[in-house]
Amino acid sequence: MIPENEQEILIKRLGKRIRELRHEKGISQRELALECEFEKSNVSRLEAGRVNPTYLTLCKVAQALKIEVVEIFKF
Amino acid sequence: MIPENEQEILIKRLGKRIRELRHEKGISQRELALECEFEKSNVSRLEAGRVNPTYLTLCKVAQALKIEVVEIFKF
DNA sequence: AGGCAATGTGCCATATATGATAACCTTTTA
DNA sequence: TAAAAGGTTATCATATATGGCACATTGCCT
Repeated sequence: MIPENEQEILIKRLGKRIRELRHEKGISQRELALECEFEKSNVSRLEAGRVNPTYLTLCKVAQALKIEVVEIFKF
Repeated sequence: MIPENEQEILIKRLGKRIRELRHEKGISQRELALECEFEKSNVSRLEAGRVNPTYLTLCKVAQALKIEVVEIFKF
């Protein structure tokens, strides 16, 4: 199994990856949130690695960034 | 945004992909569940596409299958 | 038929992701 | 100075994922 502290690291890394991808597209959290149809505060939460997102949330982010979901996992 | 019915399709496809990967490893749902430390019924639920799994759940599955998470998304 | 393993389904309690709002901080722009 | 933009954090209600158990179903084998 994956220990508690490593789980934290995993979602923090995912958050950083999403931020990285967003920066590559040159858009703000607010713009990403608009595309995803959720609030900008929730994008911040996601990028900060303060939540363990579901698959569909990641699909929405990928769609908003106009990339394939698989790209998110290419750390 | 992603319409309701398409979301269903997405998680069903993900479930099928996980089943496919499990078959490649030649293990049963019960064995995968053991590795992941969750109940076998939950693996069934996951593969049937009846849940929208979180990132960490997918990490656990990947670890149990001895693959990288990114592999799961190579449909 | 009977037994066995693998899988599927329903249900429950608990934890937590999501959606939303508001307050706040910092930096940039007017 | 003021306002706007970008980002962070806290908090809340609601939906749902997870973990767990029991039982049903399917298929395979003797």
